[in-house]
Amino acid sequence: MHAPRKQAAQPRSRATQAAIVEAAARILETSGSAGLTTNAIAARAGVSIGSLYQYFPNKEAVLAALLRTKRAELLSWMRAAVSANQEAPPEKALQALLDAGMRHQVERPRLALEAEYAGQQLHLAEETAALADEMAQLILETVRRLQPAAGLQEARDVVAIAKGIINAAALSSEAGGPGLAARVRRAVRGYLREIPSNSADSRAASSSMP
Amino acid sequence: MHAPRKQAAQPRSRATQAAIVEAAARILETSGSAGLTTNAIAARAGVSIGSLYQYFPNKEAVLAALLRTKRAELLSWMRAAVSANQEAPPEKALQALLDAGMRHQVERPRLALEAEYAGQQLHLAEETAALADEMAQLILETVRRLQPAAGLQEARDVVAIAKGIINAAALSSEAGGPGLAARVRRAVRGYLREIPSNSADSRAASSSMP
DNA sequence: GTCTATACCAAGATAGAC
DNA sequence: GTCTATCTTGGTATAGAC
Repeated sequence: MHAPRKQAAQPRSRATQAAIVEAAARILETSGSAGLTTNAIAARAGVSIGSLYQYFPNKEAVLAALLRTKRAELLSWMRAAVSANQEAPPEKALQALLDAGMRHQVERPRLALEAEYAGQQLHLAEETAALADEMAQLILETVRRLQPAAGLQEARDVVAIAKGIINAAALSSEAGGPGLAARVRRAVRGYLREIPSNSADSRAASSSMP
Repeated sequence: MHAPRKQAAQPRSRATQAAIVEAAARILETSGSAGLTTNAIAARAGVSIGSLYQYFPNKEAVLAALLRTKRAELLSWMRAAVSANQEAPPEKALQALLDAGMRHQVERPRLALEAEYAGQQLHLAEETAALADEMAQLILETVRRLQPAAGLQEARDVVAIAKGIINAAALSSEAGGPGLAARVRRAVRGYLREIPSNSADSRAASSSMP
């Protein structure tokens, strides 16, 4: 389910598929999920409705493909940030991670918002949970260098805090400049500093492999 | 636009209207905005589709009424929290405010999420901005007692941080127990502590009436 | 493999009986 | 004032021509 109809070995098919997915993204940005109709997607992509259904079995599959693309992109940015800062001071490593997240939300803020919501109606719960876990693990690595008492829950909270501030900015159509970045950094730093050394979630983290 | 068709002076009309709005809320909770159809609302409310249109000019009006109800509720809780803690120590006052917000999101987490999103498609930008402002002002009063350097932007960030953590909890269907409350408190405290005394947003706050 | 035309259906909204 | 029946629209998906 939610899988492309065929795996597009040919470069031309691949391009058409990508055009359809990108068209869906553009529509989400301009009209929200209400405007995301198969007709609109096909029109924006410059193909006919029939062609769309040659590549995707239904509307949900297009949306799922879009989500997977964006998520893979974010994850790869975050991984790059971590491995580029293995030797760097932890403050710099954390900053790089936050920058990756900001970049994701700030480049296309409306899309990030709409895609996240639209994804809820899709039955992608497992994938979503897996992504959240992977992100949390990635962040935990870095965060522990700053605050050894941090656990998985704290890592997830760091994501939630950053998302909260960035989403609020997007909703009030505030630009994502250095001011926003500074506030996110302050929020995360402050939170990490408040973690008690006997955090309940350090236990949760170490018991994650029973 | 988005106004009820008549103002229901009669108590029976008032009750019917409320039933329709509550039905919409229940549908949002169980099926999300995709399931929010006029037919479904009428059926849940135990009235016919014709009756629904007697009270509301269209679907959006029902949703708008729901949003206004929930927002008014939250705002009144927050106001109560502030005035009940005028004399209390600032830590307690802040806690009461956070509790009000938590109560709003935790009692009906899915509803809070769905309503917030669905409201975006409604042309209620002015009301939404006004609400955000009022909430920020309310919080600023209390926050300034803890951190005099705080400005409007910081007050808004406090809301965003709390929302971020609570929403993430709701999305992973985590219960809203004391653990969650503690994490929100830590995040907010930590953020407030990080505010530099020459914050750019203290300026923004004082220049809000030019 | 891509198009046009269309079948089918669900949802919003209204008309008119009672 | 509330109901049932219905009109209308627009969106998903398919069939069949080229």
